Amino acid sequence: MSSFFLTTAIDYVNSRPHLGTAYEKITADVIARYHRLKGDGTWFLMGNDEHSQNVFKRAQEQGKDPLAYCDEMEQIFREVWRGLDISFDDFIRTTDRRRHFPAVQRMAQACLDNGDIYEGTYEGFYCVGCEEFKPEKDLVDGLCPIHKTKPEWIKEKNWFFRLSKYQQPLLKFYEEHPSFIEPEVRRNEILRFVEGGLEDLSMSRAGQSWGIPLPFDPTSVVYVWFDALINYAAAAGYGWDDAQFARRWPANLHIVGKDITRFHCVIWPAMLMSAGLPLPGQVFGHGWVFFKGERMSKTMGNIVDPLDAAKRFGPDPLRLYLTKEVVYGADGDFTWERFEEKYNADLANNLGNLVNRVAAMSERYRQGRLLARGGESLATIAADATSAYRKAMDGLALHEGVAAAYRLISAANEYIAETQPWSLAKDPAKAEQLSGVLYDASEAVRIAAVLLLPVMPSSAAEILRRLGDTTAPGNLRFDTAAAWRASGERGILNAGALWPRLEDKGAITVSETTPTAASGSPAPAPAAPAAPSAPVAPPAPDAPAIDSDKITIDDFMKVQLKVAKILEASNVPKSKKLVQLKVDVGEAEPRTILAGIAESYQPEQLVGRTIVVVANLKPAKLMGIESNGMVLAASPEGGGALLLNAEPAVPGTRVR
RNA sequence: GCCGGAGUAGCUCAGCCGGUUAGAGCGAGCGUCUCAUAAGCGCUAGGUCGGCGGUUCGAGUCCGCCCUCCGGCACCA
Repeated sequence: MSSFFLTTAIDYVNSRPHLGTAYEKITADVIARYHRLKGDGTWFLMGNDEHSQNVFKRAQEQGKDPLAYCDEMEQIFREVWRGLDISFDDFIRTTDRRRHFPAVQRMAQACLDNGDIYEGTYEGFYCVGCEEFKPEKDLVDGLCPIHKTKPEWIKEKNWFFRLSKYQQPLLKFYEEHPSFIEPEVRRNEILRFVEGGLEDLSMSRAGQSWGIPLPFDPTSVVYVWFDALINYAAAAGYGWDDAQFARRWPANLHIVGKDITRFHCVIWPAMLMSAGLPLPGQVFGHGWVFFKGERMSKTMGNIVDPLDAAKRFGPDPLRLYLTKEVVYGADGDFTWERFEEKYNADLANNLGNLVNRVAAMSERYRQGRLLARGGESLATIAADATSAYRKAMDGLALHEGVAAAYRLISAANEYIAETQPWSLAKDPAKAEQLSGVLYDASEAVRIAAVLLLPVMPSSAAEILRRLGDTTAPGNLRFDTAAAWRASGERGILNAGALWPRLEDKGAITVSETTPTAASGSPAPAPAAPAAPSAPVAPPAPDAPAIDSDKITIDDFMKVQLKVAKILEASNVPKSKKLVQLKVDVGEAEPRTILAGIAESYQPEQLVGRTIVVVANLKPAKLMGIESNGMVLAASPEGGGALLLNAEPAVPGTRVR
């Protein structure tokens, strides 16, 4: 028996998980369950990332102790994961003092001992707004690019990780382990990034309490990225249980979003090299699941709560949709319309109906008793599907694995149409043939259910139960379970529709803006019998405290907004986003302002428009041109810009 | 701008090292069985395979240029 240790990224606990977060966990869970089915000693790790200043702030805003806040969030996360049938074996939090603290401290010490952590008196620009140091190259005209404030020059004791030292070792490692980074797109990105040279990284913060103290400098805490990555080793036992760690480490697979592959493919391996530890087998950077083609975001109000689907149908239809419809590694799209379509086609019409008709005929013609036989055409198709499935799943082509299972389901439906058991039943001379046909059909369904076990655990188990397989799903082993059974007798249970069809187009109506609100629509279908017994009823989480983000009228008045008329506009050479504007702000001389709207507007569309600008912004230089102000534009999440129209106000007019 | 990836039927996508009438699933239309959840099964879809040029006996499939989209980096004040 081989072992398989896989992880997902640990999540920030700023808000409850949305569909995108759930997608990562669901696919990882499918992989984990697949390995368990194969008989691998599987260890599936998840967790929360809590030592972030944002978390600390969010807790303060709500007047809570940060740890208490994290405790609450953990319950919310676990609730969602339970609702989606995520079968993690371990859940670690970075505030875990028993496991995570010693691991982080051990690793920091190990890196130090290896000469890869050094002290620097960080003399640098510190932006109070960001609560972080700003590299000089990120400053624009000496100002924080985000807060437009002048960062303070701070001299702080700071520890650095010698990442630069690992450029060559990393490149060598990538070369020797071509499948370390998947999919290939991500690999190419990382290769180019590392080839471009690596800089040392600050890995500590001074004078903070929210974090893990450095063993060799208790006045500093470990910076979040260094802290967070170590969770994988911490859960395995690093720093607190060497025997367990030796058994479990290294991880076979890190499942992460494509946005953080760099951390996992560059920094994390470098840290492990420094600490003298084996490197993980593979990092897989999955894509995003969009909603109606757009990135989900709170500001867009298009967050899909994964539990909205799970509450109605159980987690399985959603799990199936996400693994079958999205090419694993690429971006995908979720819409309720599509979800409903797939639900009807894949579950109600094909699999569910198939189970039903096989069970109904078995009951009617054979009182639910079927005798095994060798099988004919279907046995061959099942064998093909099984090997295609296995190959796909081993290569993390989850969508192809599911497709293979569905080929078998289709074949079974076709087989029934061809053999026409109902006709055979009319002729007593064909009794034996009828028995064989029914058995073959049931056997094909049984094998398909085995293949779908990782994707739809409870539904597949329910199908197996109806087909008379009394083995506990956890005890099934792929090699024997997915093989055609040529002997024995089985009792078939006819127990009604697993997935009732959704009849009305648009039957699923879900509030998109208030993810936790109960939908007022009549429930289109009862929850599948195979759904977990405990319906998920997430507690309403505390609304994010927005109040403390509010500013006073005085704050606002610091910003001088003025009406301006665009006199000239031209694209900035060699720039994709910048447009150079000459605007009349009611002053003696027109101003030059740069705006990042070149992707949305042609210069000629701009001339003559009356817009709103920030008039008292400090000048900044961009692409060698000085900009004296900023134009206001709506910037949708998906990109682009929409200038605010100030027609017909006169240039120079104050806006407030 | 640089570096990657992609542009194939209404939708989502397969098409390996170039080779007969370019495929699948979903949706739609038509037909049909009746065991089944008005499900299943069969047939139909006439798509300039982004555009132009080239290599070749022959190109979605290779080469060049162009257009569009996506991602990464560099300027989104």
